Amino acid sequence: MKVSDNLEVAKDANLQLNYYQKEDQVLLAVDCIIFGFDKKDLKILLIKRNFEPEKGKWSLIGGFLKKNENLDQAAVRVLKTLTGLGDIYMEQLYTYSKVDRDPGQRTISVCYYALIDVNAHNFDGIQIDSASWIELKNAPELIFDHDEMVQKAIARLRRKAMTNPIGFELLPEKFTMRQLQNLYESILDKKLDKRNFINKINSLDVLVKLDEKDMTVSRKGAYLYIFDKEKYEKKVEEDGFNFKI
Amino acid sequence: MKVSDNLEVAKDANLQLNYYQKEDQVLLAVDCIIFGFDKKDLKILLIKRNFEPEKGKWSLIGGFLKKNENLDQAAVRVLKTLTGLGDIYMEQLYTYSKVDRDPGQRTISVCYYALIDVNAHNFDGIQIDSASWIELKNAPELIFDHDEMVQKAIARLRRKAMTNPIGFELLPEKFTMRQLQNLYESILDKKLDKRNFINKINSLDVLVKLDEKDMTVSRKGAYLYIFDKEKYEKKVEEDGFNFKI
DNA sequence: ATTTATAGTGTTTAATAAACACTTATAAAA
DNA sequence: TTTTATAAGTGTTTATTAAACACTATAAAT
Repeated sequence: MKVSDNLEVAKDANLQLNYYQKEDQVLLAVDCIIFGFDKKDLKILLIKRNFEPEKGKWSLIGGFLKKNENLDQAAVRVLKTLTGLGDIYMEQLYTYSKVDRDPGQRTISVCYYALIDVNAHNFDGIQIDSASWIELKNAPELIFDHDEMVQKAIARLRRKAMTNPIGFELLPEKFTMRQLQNLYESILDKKLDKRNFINKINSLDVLVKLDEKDMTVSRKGAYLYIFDKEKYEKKVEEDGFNFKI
Repeated sequence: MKVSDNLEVAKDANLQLNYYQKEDQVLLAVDCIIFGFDKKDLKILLIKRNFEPEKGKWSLIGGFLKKNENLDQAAVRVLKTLTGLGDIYMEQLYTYSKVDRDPGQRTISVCYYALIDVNAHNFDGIQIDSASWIELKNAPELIFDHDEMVQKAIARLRRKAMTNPIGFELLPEKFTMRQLQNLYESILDKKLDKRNFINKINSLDVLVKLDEKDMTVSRKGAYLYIFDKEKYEKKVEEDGFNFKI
């Protein structure tokens, strides 16, 4: 069949779906990789399945796209349902479509990732009691192609971290330089030089140093900072933000 | 409904799809942005629709995912059907899902982009006579959200061009330095300094200079080069290829 | 007063990027 | 055969950015 024929039938608003097209309809799942930063460690939110198939195995959270919503909305809904939280940074990652990726039925999964500050929110709204924050380094094997999804999400997060100050989303409102550096070290999975890091961050000119100190981390205490969101967004517009760590 | 309920029903291999899930099934389209490089210009392959809706308007090529194939295969099939060509570099870009993006029916579109050397292949195999190579700069308005797709594809291509020697795919086997520079200038949409460009390319050490000259471009003629694919792939493995223009 | 733990702070060197202009080879024209 | 026209080819200097490197400061606890 020529592509044009296919399009011709399918996209004519006046035609009902014919048999072949109904045949080709599929369920679209949305799976979410939820990254959380907790003081020193980068974690992901996983659930232990209490249902078949793959009962007892670990998996990402997910749901199905509904007729009346787009994928972004579906991802937000899934996250809201699980964590009770809205207003979270989310971004579409990739769409997975191996024919037998879900042995139960043909499902295509559009994968999203989210960034969240584990400590800034309480998770009373959490709906699935089998959900846990797991350190990335110790993450168990996941069902289906979820491991592949996580790997791709980490790669994306890393790239993102090299060009955008993503700390906004993963850190509490007030944070120390050490926390910010810990975040980047977690994401990039390597040690950074403290002085070079601070010099680089300061040269960006998007942080505001407060008079306040976090006295829990050391005798001396560490100054707290906040992001200057306005400056940041202005910079993004102007020069696309060239932020290389 | 809780996410877990949804998953529980949906992913049980022993259950048929229930009514609600059948309701939520959608058609998955694949749309392709096919970039071609033709001597000096970056082009995309578009078709003029000879069917409703939006008859007479320009559009990307596309088709629908079938039950027995994955998305990569669908994209390859669509490209093959249109151009008669296989073995083309393709990459998934993004999935578009606005509820009313296609006024005819609910369709989610997974977008791919391909890179191709316009001159190295003849398009006798082309199946749609309304398909044309259009210079990116002069591209007409496209149907649905296809303009958005093209914009995203250009952004991706640009990022890719900054970190990978994509010339492999877009140039003929033998090419001149000027052609390579033209390619990068087209993609990045800016003039580059000839000497700096050549210095940078040579420092990568992935080209082989031939004894042969292309005499059609000037009185003096210009030396032809080929990519050293082995060296290139070794470099990719070793240091991830840090190629910044 | 001493100890202790982490915060805070600059400079030097190396690497990379950017700016910059003249000569050369050849075919075509005179 | 000489001249002319055209794009190819070729290095150096300067500016910017990245990387390497070690000591002092502060405040709480003892």
